[in-house]
Amino acid sequence: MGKYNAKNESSDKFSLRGRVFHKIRDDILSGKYKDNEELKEVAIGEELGVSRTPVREAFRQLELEGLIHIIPNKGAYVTGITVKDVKDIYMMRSLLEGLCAKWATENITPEQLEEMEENVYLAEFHAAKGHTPQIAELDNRFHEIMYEACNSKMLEKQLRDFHDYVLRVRKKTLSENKRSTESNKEHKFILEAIKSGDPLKAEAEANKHIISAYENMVKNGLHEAYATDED
Amino acid sequence: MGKYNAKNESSDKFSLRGRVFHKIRDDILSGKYKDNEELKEVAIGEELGVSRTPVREAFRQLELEGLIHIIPNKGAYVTGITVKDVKDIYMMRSLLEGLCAKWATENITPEQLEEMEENVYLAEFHAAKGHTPQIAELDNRFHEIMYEACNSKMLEKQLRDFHDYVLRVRKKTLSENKRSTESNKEHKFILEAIKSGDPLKAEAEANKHIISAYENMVKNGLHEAYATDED
DNA sequence: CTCCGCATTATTGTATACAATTATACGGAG
DNA sequence: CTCCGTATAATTGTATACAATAATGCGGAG
Repeated sequence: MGKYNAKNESSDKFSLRGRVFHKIRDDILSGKYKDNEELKEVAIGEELGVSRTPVREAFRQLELEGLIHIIPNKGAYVTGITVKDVKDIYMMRSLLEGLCAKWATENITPEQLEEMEENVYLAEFHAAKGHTPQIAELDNRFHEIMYEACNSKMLEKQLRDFHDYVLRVRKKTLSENKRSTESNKEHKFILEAIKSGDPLKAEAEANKHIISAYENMVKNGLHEAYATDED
Repeated sequence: MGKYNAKNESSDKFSLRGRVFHKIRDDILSGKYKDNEELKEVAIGEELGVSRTPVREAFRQLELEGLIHIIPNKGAYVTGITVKDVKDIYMMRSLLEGLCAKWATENITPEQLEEMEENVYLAEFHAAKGHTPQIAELDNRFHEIMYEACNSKMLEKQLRDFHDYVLRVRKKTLSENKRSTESNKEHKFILEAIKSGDPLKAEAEANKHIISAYENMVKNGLHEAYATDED
């Protein structure tokens, strides 16, 4: 369904480089590495049982993702991620998901529309039954469909990046409370707007959806997960 | 003035890896490498007189930037950039520059505000005299100031990425016609809104500014520079 | 002639070796 | 005791060597 192979690029969880990349990334996002801590190639290589080569390649990617910054001939230092960073990403994402919904309204295919309807319908069912993992999966998939439907490679990539970025935070919060039913109701609003061919309505609904997802998250203890705040 | 060293990360134009990275990137954006063309590590290494190591590291970064995609154990293939991609980026950037202007209104320091006023004033002077390079530099700087003033590391990074991405396109179009005076007028509008503490006005003006920059660009022959379009 | 299978080649993935740069420690001058 | 310079060590940058995987081509069976 997606234009190229699968999900995000560099999702190569099986190559050494991919494993190193994801490992360090998780360790930064989970707070194992503190802000401004220096990452040494050999140390991490030994810890994971690999040589410096894959570690270095992973470093280069992490730098581009903004999670570390590299000073040439000197070292790699973690940039970390604060509570404010997460908030800012949600605000940026809100705008772009709105744009995505707008474009999706104008470009969605019948097949995508059908999958979206099915998605919302199924989510309603699982929400009633309290099937947490299915709900999370459907929630992800709803947004994926929109990303594909907007017909913009650039926007799709950007939103996937954001989505990946906040995924681990969201995973903890969505579920286990009744946010899931609310969330799905908002999905339904977006879907209705798309179906009725109202791009501006779709945009506004998608905007609201992300904002309320964020607000729900802060209510449910974002601060505990990310204690490295600074403001 | 920026929080960390200088401009964008990986701007290490002098290391081998940095040179390879920028070279390939330019070659893709300038159209030297066609869509879906395979990039071979040894070939590029030999062309630039370096070994495979820096080439591979550059590849990993280019993949994350979305300019190539790597199939494990197979090869690296250029993704290219179409006219539609450029348009989409401008639309995304329009929204985020708006957000940036909004936040800048609420967070700008007196020093930044002063530099902004000076910038607009100077640009007016150079525009009248037709000093093209100074105008381009001031235009860049105006946006840089806003990025710094919005007080969001994440948004700043994102906008810098976008800005870098479209820079070579913009460089050709801005200048040489009277867009520069128009552009500076729009900068002035944004500045006025920020000064008067009206975030929504600033947002709207910044939105319009990017859109009109884009519209000007298409009028002045974007299509010739990017003949690899597909729609 | 076509298609399958195996050997060969090419290409990427990883590890290691060497070079260049930067940090550290030690010793002497003042 | 402090400061400076130099020698040493630690760390990153690059090149090369080796391993694993995928593409290519050839030859024979049918």
